[in-house]
Parts: sequence; C-alpha cells; structure tokens
Amino acid sequence: MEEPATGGVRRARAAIGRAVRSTLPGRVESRVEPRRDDRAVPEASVARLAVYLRVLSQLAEQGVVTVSSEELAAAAGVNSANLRKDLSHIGSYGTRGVGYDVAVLVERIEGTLGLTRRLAVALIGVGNLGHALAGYGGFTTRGFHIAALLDADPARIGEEIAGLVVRPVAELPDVVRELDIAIGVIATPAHAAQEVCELLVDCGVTSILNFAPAVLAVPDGVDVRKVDLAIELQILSFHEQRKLRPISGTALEEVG
Amino acid sequence: MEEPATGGVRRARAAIGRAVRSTLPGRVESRVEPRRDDRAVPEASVARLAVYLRVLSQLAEQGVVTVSSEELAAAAGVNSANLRKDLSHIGSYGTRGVGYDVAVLVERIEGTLGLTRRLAVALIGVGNLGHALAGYGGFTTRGFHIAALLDADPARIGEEIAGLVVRPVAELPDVVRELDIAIGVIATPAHAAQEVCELLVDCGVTSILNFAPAVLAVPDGVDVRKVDLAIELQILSFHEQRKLRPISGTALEEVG
DNA sequence: TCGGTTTTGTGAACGCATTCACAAATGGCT
DNA sequence: AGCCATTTGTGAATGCGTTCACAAAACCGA
Repeated sequence: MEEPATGGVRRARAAIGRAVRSTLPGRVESRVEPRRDDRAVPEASVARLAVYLRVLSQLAEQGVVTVSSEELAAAAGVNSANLRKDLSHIGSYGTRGVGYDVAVLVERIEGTLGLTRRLAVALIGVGNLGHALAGYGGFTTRGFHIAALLDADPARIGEEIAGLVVRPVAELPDVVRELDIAIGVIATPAHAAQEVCELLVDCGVTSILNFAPAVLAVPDGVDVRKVDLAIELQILSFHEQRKLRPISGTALEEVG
Repeated sequence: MEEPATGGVRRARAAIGRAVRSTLPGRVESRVEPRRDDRAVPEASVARLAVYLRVLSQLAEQGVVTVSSEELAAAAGVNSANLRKDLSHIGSYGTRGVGYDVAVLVERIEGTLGLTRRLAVALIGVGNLGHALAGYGGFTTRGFHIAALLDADPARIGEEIAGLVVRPVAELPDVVRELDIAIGVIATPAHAAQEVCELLVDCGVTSILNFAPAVLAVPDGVDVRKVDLAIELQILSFHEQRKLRPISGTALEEVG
C-alpha cells in the first residue's frame, strides 16, 4: 500500500551497489541476484524527468508555486498517471488534494539527474555540426559547460569558437585530466567516430554523446547515447509513406 | 493546449478499425490475405531498420554479398534474434544456412522506409543550429533533400546557405505547396517552436522533426520526433551520478 | 467535528518489445 | 543420396513500461 507517512523517505537500504552487471548473452553462472534494486529509476522515466524539469522551470519563472500532476503532465505531453509514477520513483512527495510544490520538485529532479554540480564536456569535431553545438545555448544551460573543443584537422587547431580555442585531439588525455571532463561529445565524421570513442574511453570518460552516424562499440560500464539525424528523418519517412496508402485490407480507394 | 503531444512519435490512433480482438497475431497461412492490418512494423523495429540499412550500405560498398544475422546484428549493436524478428516484420527472406543477400535487404528496407522517392524537407530557423543542419551532409543522404530554408528574422532573409536563399517564414504556405514539402524541421528558439509547428500543420505538413527544446502539441495524425540535446546530456548526467555513488539514498542529507 | 472535494501514490492489468530456444530449411561434403 | 553443419524464422517466455482504477491523504467550509 502506501508508504508510512511518518518520517521522510525511507527506502530499503538496498544492498550493495554496482556489482558487475554483465549484459552479455548467456549468463553463464552469474548469481547476480536481481534484488529489486528499488532505487533504480527506469531509463524511460529519466528521460521524462528532464522534460518535467524544463516545464517546471518555466512555471517557476512565471511564479507558479504549485502544480497538479494533471497540469504538469499536460504541459509535458504525457499521461498523468505516468508522471506520478515517474515522480514516485524519485521518492517525491506531493500533497494529496493539492499537488506538487514546484520549487521542491525542481530541486528533487535536479538532484536525481545530478545537475547540482556542473559537468565538464569535451566536444570532439568542430566541423559543421560541432561548430554549431559549441555555440548552441541549450547546451550550456543547467548543469553543463563545454570545457574544451578538439579536432583532428590541423587547419582547425587554434581557431576560437565561443571563447574556446580548438586543440588537437591528441591532447585529449591532458584535457580530460586537467579539466575533469565527464562527458565526451563526438561530432566527427562517421569514419573517425569509433577511434575517437576509444580514445575517450581510454582517458576514462564513461559518458558519450554521439552525433556521428556510426554504431559505437564500447566496453561495459560506458554509456553512449546517440543522436542520429538521418535516422530520425527515415523514421518520419516510414510514417509518411504509411499515410499515403491506407492499407486497410478492404476499401481500396483509387487515389489518383 | 488541449491534446498534448509527447516527444517521440505521436501517432494518430485512428479509431477506424473495428475492435481488432486478435489476441493471436498468429501467422495466418491462408493466401487470402484477411485483414492485413498486422502489416504494421513496430516502432522500435523501424528505428533499427534504419541502422541496419546504414551498415548494409557499407557492406555493399565493400563488396560483401551475403551476411548472417549474427554478423549484421553485431555490426548494428543489437541481439541477433531481435534483428531476425525485425526483418521478419518486413517479410524479408533470408536463406537458411546461408544468411541474407545484402543487396536484397537494402532494397527491402529502403522500400519499407519509403526511401525510394526523395522527400522534400523545409528547415525553419537558420540560427546557430539550423545553419549547421542546412549544411550537414548526413541530412541530404539517401532519400531527402533540403528544399527550403526559412526564418522569422528579417536580418536573415536573403542570406544564402548551402545554395539556398533564406525566405521569410510567412511564405511557408507557398513553399510547402510549390516544393511539395513533406517534412518540416524546426530549429527555432523554444518560444517560437509551437507557433511554427502550428503553421506547418496548417500547411498540411504532418511529419515534423523538432530541435527546439519545447514540447509540441499537435493534432492527431501528425508525427513529431524530437531531438533534444540538453535532455541527452541530462540522461548521461544521471548515469554519471549513478557511477559515483553506489545507489543508496537520493540525498545524503536526507530528512529524518 | 464532519462530510465533500480534490489529488496523490500505487497495486494490478495490460500491451509492447526483447530474448530464448528450437524446428525447419538449406547447402556442402562424402 | 544421405548426413552434417549452419542459419533462418518464429512460438513461447520473459521483461519492461504504461495505463487503469481506487484507497488513502489533505484541505475546506459549515
């Protein structure tokens, strides 16, 4: 049922932390007891939390103090029950009959996403896209700052973009160490992506955002997220194609 | 406003079909083709098909004629059973004991994704990011071509980018009609996104790729996919935070 | 204090997606 | 031809995520 209202959050002190989680097929004999790791926030929820955070920030700016799950869900484009469940994962407390305190929710979500400290980002590849990313405002907001730009092209070294000087990719190890880089953004051509990725991993970077149209192979423990423009378009194309012909088995409209 | 739209693809769940109670999508072996509604390819599969296509194209260039599900899956970074199931959705035929013919597979996937014709894309917002997208090679490859650039800023009108002249966003209706725009790409600031989106929809564009950090509300029947850089970073941040502290409570100073 | 109204938090149902596991098909070899 | 090695295609099992539905709070007004 409900959790005991007395006291604050008191989740089971879920046992030990990160044991080696091998996602390899055919778990030979790992007795990695799946202890209901109840602290885990589902991946899908994490993505939405970021959306809620954005909406909440806007509400806060507008001076809104309280918001119901229904309102927030509508603004975020999700089902309200889904939103409540998402929030329940981070142990958030709303007030029944009232809603959620905007400020409290912002703080909680920021805490969950680790946005209280500012992570340093290194951007590798300042070509067409990388150049834009370096100056993209949305990047520097809340919790991140681009700390370094690198490129393999000698012609680009030394160029200044958004207040940063482009350094040779060979200096990546130094850059990561000196600037405490936590996230690597790959905006190189596809053929260079895997190599750069390995370089990042060797330097100890375990979070990578990949804009190159290539599948990256990484060891366990490294998180890669990819943004693939061509694929997004192709998915839209698929649906577009579907709209043209109503397929419905029967009723064949002779569409000129 | 009213009907919120989520990120990802928001598909009109047309209430057309009668309650298809087919609990068993069991393969009907009759050649009579009942209600072939099961032609639907799962959304998740569509995204992967695009990835397979890229890998297959590379293989084809290398002169590879045949590939097994195991090899292709490894190159695409997925489970081989998953890949085979994906392919089974598009009715692909491999050869048992041998594998798949690369050329045939490329053709089939392109057909499924509707990449045989070239869809015209209109890009609205040629600021930092839009500018880069206009010149981004990955965009124009295979099946798409940016046919028009538009912006609301008078200062940008007339500027030439990648061989195209920037036109005022007010001309969108004409542009869509004249150039037969199928996909709209929104690369405006967040505050303008919803307005531009509605303009696109009014013009009859039903496929939208949104780069603005805003939740778009669209009517049923319109597909929206979003690419949100800040959210990608925040997801990585979440996992990064996870790596640092072993699980346990959300906040160290938690209440009592 | 009490009943009415609102809204949260969550068990349970549901549906989609992934993975397993194996029969069926195919080609090669003797 | 017959057997063996290989690989597909897919039912079944499993897992994950979303949605439903409702009891449990919390506030309010009389």
